This record gives sequence, structure tokens and C-alpha cells, in this order.
Amino acid sequence: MNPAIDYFKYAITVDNVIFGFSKGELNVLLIERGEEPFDKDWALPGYFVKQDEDLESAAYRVLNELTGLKDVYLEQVHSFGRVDRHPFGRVITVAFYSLIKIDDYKINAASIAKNVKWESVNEVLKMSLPFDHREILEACYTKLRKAVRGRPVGFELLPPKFTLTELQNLYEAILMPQKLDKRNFRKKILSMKLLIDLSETQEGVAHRPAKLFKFDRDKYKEFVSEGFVFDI
Amino acid sequence: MNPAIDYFKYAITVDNVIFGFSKGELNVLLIERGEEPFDKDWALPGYFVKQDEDLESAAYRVLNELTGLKDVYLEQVHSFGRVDRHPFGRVITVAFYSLIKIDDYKINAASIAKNVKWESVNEVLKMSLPFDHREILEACYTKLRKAVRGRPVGFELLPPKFTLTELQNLYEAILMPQKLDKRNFRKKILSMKLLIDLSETQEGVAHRPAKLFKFDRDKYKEFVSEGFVFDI
DNA sequence: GCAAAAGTGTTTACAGTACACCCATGG
DNA sequence: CCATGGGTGTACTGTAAACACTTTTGC
Repeated sequence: MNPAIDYFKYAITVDNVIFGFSKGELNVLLIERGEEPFDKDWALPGYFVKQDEDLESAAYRVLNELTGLKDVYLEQVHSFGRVDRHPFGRVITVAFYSLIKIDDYKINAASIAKNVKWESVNEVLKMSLPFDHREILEACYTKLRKAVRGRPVGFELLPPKFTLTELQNLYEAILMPQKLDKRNFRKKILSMKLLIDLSETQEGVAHRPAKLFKFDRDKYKEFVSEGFVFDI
Repeated sequence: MNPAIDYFKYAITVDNVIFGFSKGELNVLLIERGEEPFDKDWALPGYFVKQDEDLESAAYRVLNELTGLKDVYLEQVHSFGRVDRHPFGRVITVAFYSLIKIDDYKINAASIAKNVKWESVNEVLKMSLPFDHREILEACYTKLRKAVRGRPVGFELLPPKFTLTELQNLYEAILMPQKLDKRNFRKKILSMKLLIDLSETQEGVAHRPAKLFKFDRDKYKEFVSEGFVFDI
């Protein structure tokens, strides 16, 4: 009944490039692996897909076990299946990236990993990573850079209330080394009418306190349905 | 030595959305399946990935066995792995699209398929397709529509020599229902200096014969390395 | 009063858009 | 000479880009 039985000999993993933004830099979450191969090396978080879970569910599970987070932005990027990419056999991995608000949460190093750390994208690209994790990171970073110009993904990386300067710094951190003009950036972002002025200001800063804004998700959905395209 | 042995129970396939352009319409290549499941149904061409081949190689093999073509534009799009997407077990498929010059080649229905046909994208989207092939087609079509604006992929679908009207028709077929202004289209495409005027004209047409052009691949590569971005 | 970042408008250049008529060929 | 699609230019409009000084707060 099943002539293709010989083909059921592959393993599938998901690998997740988790981006966060902190102190003006775009960061990636790395884990210290707790099993072979590459035990104790720093790597991207990932794990085998289970028999009864979809690819997205698996990526989401990995993220959730690691960070405790739910309702996170997660997007499939690319699959990697080089014949020799895994020493244990034929393992195809599906790469995802996710965007989280770095300051809001504590990471639990519990299940998957011995240890966990945030590291700036620039630093990680200088490190050596196991498997084809470097290629995976590059693919995800490239995709993020493209996505950020055409969809309001940036807001996923910021706390709910943010200043325009923080938003601009985020864009510059993702698009580095490109810099953006302050006045033009503000003009453009405000002209979209997607930010709600909270009529609050920063406190405890040693300079003129900035106004706080939040992103108007509902309005964005409404505009999109009317044909609007986000573009920065 | 291998604690993950239980996970090596999945199958991987590639599915290939092969686009061609003919008579003003964007077409997709469908095969009549020659085996279970869905024997005799019209479907996207695809097959199991073999133990010693990469994902891209597998997609390329499927394409090559079906059309005899080499040196074809092929791009990975997305992976689909819903738990219940295949009746024989857990099968993850990696979707690719490819672009071919439809008139240049004969299709061999030999190996994979009983039978083969070109069908317009619009028609196929009205049909019912096996597995999640509809979703795969939609993902590939969406990706093509995006790609065509930012990279000169359109030329992969045209014969080496083409007229500006043919090129415009191709763009309109991909971007339907959007129409493009003739003068503005020509102005923009010619201003990129990527077309070589062959100083030849059409023959045997019942109207003023159009000039023939070819795409200058080398110049495109050169421009790209200088930071140029194709944009239509 | 000084340091530090927030906030704010105008001008200029370029690219997108809209638009209509004459031309070359085959039949 | 008619039908068919090929080929061409200009004016207008809107958006992107360049650019520098004043304001508010903490210390």
C-alpha cells in the first residue's frame, strides 16, 4: 500500500533565529548546546520536529520552552538540507526567525540548553557556529532587513511604549550601516498615522524628555485592507 | 551514539511550480500523477528527495526529468509540513518555483508523469488540486509577483530575443490585473540600459514590425555589484 | 549655565504619472 | 486604403533628500 516506505528515513528540525533589540544593537539569542553533536558549543536554538506537530508549532515550542513567551512574531525563512549538514544522518532543518521584546522577559535556560545569552548580530557573524548555523543566521538577517522596510515588524522588537528616537535607532540597528535623517524619518513615520501619541513623556532622563508613542495595530489592519502598503 | 534515532522517520519531497509564459498568459505546468496517492489526478510535479541529493538538486532533477531543461532559474520558496498533509505518513515538502521559456522546449511525459499540460494560473487556481498543492501554488505565485518587481526574473520567461511589447505583456500577465502605461514602461526599462538593441525587427507581422532586444546579463551583474537595484 | 537629546520646516531635485497622435507593415 | 500594433515627448505632481537651529530637562 505504501510504495514509498523507503523514503521515511529523514529527520526534520527547526532552527530559530530569535532577534531582540537592546542598547542600540540588534541581538540574537544563542544557546549552549546540551547534547551531541557539538555538545557545549554556542548555537542557534533548535530541535527535532515531533510526529504530531506542524513546523510552525515546533518552532513555536522551541521558542516557548526557551523564553516562556507566547504571542510572538515568528516567520518561516528557508529550509536547509545539504546532504552532509548533520553528522548523525540526513537532517533537514526549517529556519524561522522571531522578534521579541528583549527587556520584558527572563530567559529560562531550563530544557533545551545549559546556558543562554544574547549576542549582537555583528559579533555572532564573527564567531564560528556549528552545522550551517551561520548560513541560517545570514538568511534570517537578510530576510529581516527586507521585511522591516515593507511591513511594520520593527514594533515587535520595541516595548509597547517607545519614543521616536528609539524607533529610529532600531531601524538603524537593523539596516546598519545605513543611517537615517531624523527629520525625514519622523515626517514619514508620523505621516502614516499609525502611531498613537500617548501624551506621556520619558522620566528621569538628563535631557528634554521625549514623547511616548504606541503602534496602532488595529488601524494598520484597517489601512492594509484598504490597500495601504507600509514603506520606510 | 545517536540519541535522536527515533526522529529519522520522516520523508521529504520537493514540489516544483514551473511557470511559463505563452500567448499573453502566465502558465503553470501540471502533471497527471502516475502513482498513489491521488493517482491520475492533475498535480504539481514533485518527488521524494533521495538520500544523497540536496534539496535544490532534487528540485532540479524533477524539473530536468520532466522537461529535459538545464540551466533553469529555480528558487526555493517555502516548506509545508502540516501533520496530515500526506496520507502515507509524515511528509514534509519543500516548494520551489522555476521559470522556463515555454516555446523552446518539448516536455517529456516519460518518467514522473503519465501526462503533462500547461494551464494558465487563473485556471489552475479555480481547479481543485491534491495535497496542499493549491497553497503551494499560491505561495509561489505570490513570491514571483514580488520578485518580478525587484529583480529581472521576467527575462527567464521570454525567448532570448523579444520586443518591448512582449516584455510588457509578460509583466502584465504576472501582475494581473494591473496594467502598465506603454510609454512609461518603455522609458523606465530603457533608462536602465540593460537591454541590447539587436537592430533587428520582427518579420511576417501584419503591422509595423517591432524592434528586437536582448537582456544584457553581464551588464546587470556589473550594475548590481555597483549597488544598482532593479525596480519596475 | 552647561551637557544632552528632543523637536521642528523649507527648499530642491528627481521620479512617477497621465496623456494622444503619427508610423510602418501586410493583406 | 484599411487594420493592426509600434513608437514617441511633455507637462504636472508628489515624494525623497538635504540641511541647522531652538527647546527642555537634569545636574
